Formats: sequence, structure tokens, C-alpha cells
Amino acid sequence: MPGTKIAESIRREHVIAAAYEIAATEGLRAVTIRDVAARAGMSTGLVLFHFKSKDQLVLELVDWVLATTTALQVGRDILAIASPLERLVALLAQEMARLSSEPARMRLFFEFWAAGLSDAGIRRRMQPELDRYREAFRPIAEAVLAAEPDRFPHTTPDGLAAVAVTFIKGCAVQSMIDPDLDINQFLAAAEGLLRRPPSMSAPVSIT
Amino acid sequence: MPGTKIAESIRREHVIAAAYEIAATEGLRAVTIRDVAARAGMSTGLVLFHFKSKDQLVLELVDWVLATTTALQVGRDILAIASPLERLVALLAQEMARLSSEPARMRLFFEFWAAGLSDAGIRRRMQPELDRYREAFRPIAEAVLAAEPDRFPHTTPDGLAAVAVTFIKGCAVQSMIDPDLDINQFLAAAEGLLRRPPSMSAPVSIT
DNA sequence: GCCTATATTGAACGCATGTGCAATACGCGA
DNA sequence: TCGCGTATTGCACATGCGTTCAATATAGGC
Repeated sequence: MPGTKIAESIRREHVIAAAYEIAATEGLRAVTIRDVAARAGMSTGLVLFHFKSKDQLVLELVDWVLATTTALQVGRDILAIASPLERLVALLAQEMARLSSEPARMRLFFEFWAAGLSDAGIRRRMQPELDRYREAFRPIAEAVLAAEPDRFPHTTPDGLAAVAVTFIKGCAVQSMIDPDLDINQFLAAAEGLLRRPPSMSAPVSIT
Repeated sequence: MPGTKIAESIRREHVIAAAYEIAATEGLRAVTIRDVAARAGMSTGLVLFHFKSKDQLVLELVDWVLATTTALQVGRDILAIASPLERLVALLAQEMARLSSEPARMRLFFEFWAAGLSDAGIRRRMQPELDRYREAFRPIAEAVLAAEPDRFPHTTPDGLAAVAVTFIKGCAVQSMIDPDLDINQFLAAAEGLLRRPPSMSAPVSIT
């Protein structure tokens, strides 16, 4: 006995949300049509009516996770920092704090990452987003290199941007398995490594 | 019609090797009793005779992968470096080169990592190994802090060791999906960040 | 108020998987 | 040579999965 009709866009949102909740808490392996349908409060057939197949559902879940994970926001407070290197450090601090504050989301992100290695469809969705994220670091990386050319004799802006992103990824990976990771302690060490030794500026504050 | 008997230890090695080959190339999801048995050249029943269950097989595969992945070798050439910070940089370079040279192994490692978040059995096997790996960085981290106390005012040896390991993990994660990653370019940027600005030493060479 | 397109249901099918098990072959000590 | 414990086989079973589909309820145009 079919129930009341609901707008397609709302149904799709409910399904994606249900799939995300299951994937983020129990892993991708636990995402089944039946469980997703049950959590979304509908029948299994309806899920496959709105999403043609399970693969399609997973791919749209990838898009949904990426849209809320790999968007780099460079706020005015960061742009206002005069020293390029300090600006980069501040941006690193922001991203590490942001990504490590949602271990469940990062955990799913990396599960997709691993899945993308053997699943061409997932890989095709993730690669452009990741490239865009790294590219967002390029302007600041260029400024850092221009400010201190002697310090980076063999470094390209792309290389420095890649290093920054790698550092963020490492932090996110670590925080997945260690939710109590002390980000401040972490940043203090990173800051010491990055900053010029004779510096006496105050530690970066995380908002 | 059963075949010739073979020593149990050899059988177990064959099974683990077959499981590793499948997992490293097609992902953990592709590891099934049947496929592992086929690749190892035996029947499905025999696999479950030597390993009581599939979970048991996977757990032993975890051990096998960890044994050849998270062992930190600090050679004499690195110990001979006078400057603690240069020693740390050299060790980072060695580990990044080592781990990124085997993307298939790292890929499986991180798949276990993700699996450990929802599978307590896998987590219990990995956690001690990872702690040991990080602990291996502690002596060098202590030396770095002792050599330049002004540079790291709020940093503990554990914190610095965690940062070093995180950087390595980030590099390994990156190289998984991007096998053509230019490690040298990567290291040049990292070196510029880590080293004291007026330095004029030669780039670190990777063996 | 009917009628058609669409949404929705739940059962059914086919397939792959983990596991159990009875039958059988092997190697070794007596 | 015989017998016994162990290794080995391949099939059968139950389960869970993705997917299909006929039946049915809903909403909106006429």
C-alpha cells in the first residue's frame, strides 16, 4: 500500500542523508540499499526508483561529501596577514582544525579515497576536486616563494602547495584514528618548524 | 580427490601471499575465500581449515602488512649526521621515499586504517604498531628540541614526533593516488620549510 | 469524477559469499 | 601391511545483497 507522494528532490536528499549517516558511522561496507531505505523511512524499491543503481547512489554520496569537505575558504582575516609565510601557517592551522573537527566526515572521505584506487568511477569524481583544493593553495605558495627566494632554491609553487596539502591530509588522517589529538600541540610543533628561528611572535590562535 | 599434503606453515604463507596480492591490487572488498583459495591453488575448504574463519585470515594479513610497513630503520648514515634537525630531515626523506615507493602496500595499509575505525579487531592490531612507529621518532625529536629550545617554546618531544609521522603519512597518502609524485620536488619544498633560512647545504639525496 | 502519468510498495529472483560437513586421500608409526 | 590421525576436497546450506517487477495508491489535468 504505497504512501504519500513527496517531491523528488526531497526524497533524494533524505536518501543521501541516510546513506551518509550509515557510511560515516559504520563504514562504506554497511551501506546497503535496504539499510539506507529503512533509515530514510521508505521501501527498497523507492531508493532504486530515484537512484538508478546502488553505484549511482554511492557516486552521488561522493559528490555530496566532497562538496562539504574540499572547499577551501580563505577569509579576510587570513588575507590581512602581511607575512606570506605567516599567512600560509594560518591557513594550515585553519584547515587542520576544520578537518580534524569532523573525524567521521574525514573517515568517509578517506574510505572513498581508498575505494577510488580500484574504482574508476569514484576516482573520476574525486581527482578534479582534489586538484582544485591544491590549486587554491597556489597563490599563497607563490607569495611565500617570492618573499624568500633564497630559502627555497629548488622549489616550485606547485611543489610547495602540494606539501601544504600533504601536511593537512596527514593531520586529518591522524585525527581520524585519534580523535583526542591535541591540535594546538600539533600546531606549536609545526610552527616551530616553519617559522624563522629568531621569531618571537605569539602562537597562532584557532577559532 | 584430495591432493598431496604440504606442511602447514607453507600453506599458511601461500594463503597470506595470495590474499595480499588480491587485496593490494583489487582492494580488500575483493578478498574472498574462494578467490584466495583459487590464487593459492587449493580448495576453499582448505583455507578455512588453516585459518578458522575469514576474519582470522584478514587479521593475520593485517599483521603481515604491518610487519613490513611500520618498521622504522635508522641506519648508521643517518645517526652520523651531526645536526639533529638535519638528522630528522634525512629520516623524513628516507621514510617518504620508502613508503611512496610501494603505493600498493600503502593503499592496503590505509584500507586497513579505514577498516579499523569500525572494526575493533583490526584496530587492536594496528594501534600498538603505529604507537611504536611514532615512538621510534622520539629520540631524534628530543635531540631537535634540545638543540634549539628557543625555536620550539611550547613543543614536546611527543608532539614533534607526531608531526613528523603525520608528514610521512600525508606523503604516503598522496603517493597512493598519485604514483608519479615527484618526491625530490616534494623534499626540496619541505627542506626549505624546515631548514634555517641562511643555510646553503646541499639537497638531501635519496638512496 | 474520471484518467493517466507518476510515485510507492513489498515480494521475488539470481547471485555471491562465509561456513559446515561428509567423503576421501595421504603419510607415518606399528 | 595395516590403521589412524591429519590434510584435502567439493558440495550444500543459509544469508545477505542488488535488482526486477507486477500491483497499487496518489496527484493533477480535463
